[in-house]
Amino acid sequence: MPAYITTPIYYVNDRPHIGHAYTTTVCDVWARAMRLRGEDVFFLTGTDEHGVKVEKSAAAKGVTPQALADENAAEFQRVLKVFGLTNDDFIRTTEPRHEKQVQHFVKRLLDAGSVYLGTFEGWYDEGQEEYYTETRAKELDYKSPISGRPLTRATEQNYYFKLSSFQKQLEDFFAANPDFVQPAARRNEVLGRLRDGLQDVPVTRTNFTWGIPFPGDEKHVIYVWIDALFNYITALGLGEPGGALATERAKYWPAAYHVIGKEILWFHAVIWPALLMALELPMPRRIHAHSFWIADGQKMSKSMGNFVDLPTIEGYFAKYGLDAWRWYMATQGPLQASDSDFRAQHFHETYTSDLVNVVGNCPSRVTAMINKYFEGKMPADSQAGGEWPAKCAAAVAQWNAAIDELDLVGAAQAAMGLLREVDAFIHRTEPFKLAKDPARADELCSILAQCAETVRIAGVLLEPFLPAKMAGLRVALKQDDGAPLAKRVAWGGLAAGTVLDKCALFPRLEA
RNA sequence: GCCGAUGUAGCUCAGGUGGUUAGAGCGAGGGAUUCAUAAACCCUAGGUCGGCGGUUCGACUCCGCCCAUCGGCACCA
Repeated sequence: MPAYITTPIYYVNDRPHIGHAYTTTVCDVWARAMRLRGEDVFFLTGTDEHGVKVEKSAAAKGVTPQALADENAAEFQRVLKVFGLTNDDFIRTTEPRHEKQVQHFVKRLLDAGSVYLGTFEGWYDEGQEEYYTETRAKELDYKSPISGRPLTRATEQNYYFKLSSFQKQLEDFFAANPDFVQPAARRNEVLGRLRDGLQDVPVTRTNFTWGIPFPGDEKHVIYVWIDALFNYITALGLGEPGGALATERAKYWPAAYHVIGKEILWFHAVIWPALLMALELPMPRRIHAHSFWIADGQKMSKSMGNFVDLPTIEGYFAKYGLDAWRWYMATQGPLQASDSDFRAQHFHETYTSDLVNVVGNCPSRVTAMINKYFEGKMPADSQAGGEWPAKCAAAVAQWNAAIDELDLVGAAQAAMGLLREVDAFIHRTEPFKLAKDPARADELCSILAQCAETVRIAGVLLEPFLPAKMAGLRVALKQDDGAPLAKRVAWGGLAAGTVLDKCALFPRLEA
């Protein structure tokens, strides 16, 4: 079954930071988990490269907007590699394939009567060349915050999208699909605002030129937001039915899971579905809006200078490794409705209590005993697993249910639970004491075989989170990673006699 | 300003259609043990459940007001 996972496309005017890293890492864990189940996953990320900010930044640097976009997009792509992310494509909104299709879609909206030419009137700052909302203008006492000169009343012709005409259709859609927006708190925000009523939204601008020209009226540029949203379907070639891209990728729509930050919820939960309705395209499956990282209890901001930026993140890679970073992002991050605090000490404690003490130590003690008592050879289990096959099957079921819901914490806990049970089992049965009593050798064999096999299965479930370290575990257990999940988590994958290497996956580190 | 959410142990959070001793994980302290990365295991949390007022025999759980934090308020990418 196809599945399509997307991040927002990142604005090239920014430098990569924890926000980008987080969303993309969450998507990567999810994509790897689905692939592990044998699903046909397409994972997309990319960059949003148009707009007045890019135009201005480029002018300030004395380069063309395209040159600036090229440079920053290359940086984002480089970073994806450093993070080991497994996106299947990287879309840029300045690529011809995207621009052409956006024009096609906008033309269709125009032909369908969903886009019309209208007049916008508002408070205009001549120095800044921008409009302010009534509320904002009032706050500013109708004066420019930069020059102090009075704002003027100005009008502008723009093309508008008839968002208002989709009110009923959207309400019906939300009623019929209560899980469309996740988490529930975010859905309620959307519903609340929907109740206030919808106004039409402009989809073009005329005060800058760095954008996709509006088809048939080229002094208008397609507004960046509209341009950006379409990336989700231009990457699949839906704007060129029958084209090469569509032939290969059209199957991924509408199996779309859009993972976004909460600041862009409105565009994804309301405007985007309405655009799709206007184009008579099916709705994506889900919008998941996560919250933000804060730093040491403080909101991250440029003025505070407390952004967890790329050099900081690379410092964590150097000390703890890439997998530890993924683990912290996936299990401690703000995937639900509230923000998460990023603290160095918390990172360290999570590393030690989860990865060193459990994921590292449990396989270590099991493989060490098998090496000590059986020269590393996987013992035969005369009990055929005892209670363990059922325990593992239950954990796999729990893991699958969690992955379905993008509940990364739940999926991680399902796997960790098995390892904690193995630890408890060793404590209870004391194989290290049985090893001293030759009369109980058969019992000892069963216990250690059951532990090793459960460790192997837990390791499979942890692969999406800890791909490099779990590859290391596979090597120690003489496993390969080819088979589909159902086969790999079936009891009995470790044949008796297989030589298991002692392994120590996560070194203990000083804080 | 308007709309909405949240505020429970040092930290992160569960929970209860109102009723004897308010829960988990992490951290901290102690114990026991040794297969293991001084790890796993056991015990220990005396928290005005944000504040004030109200309803009630009784509220942390209901109501009102207030305070704090967060999100949204449409062209912001």
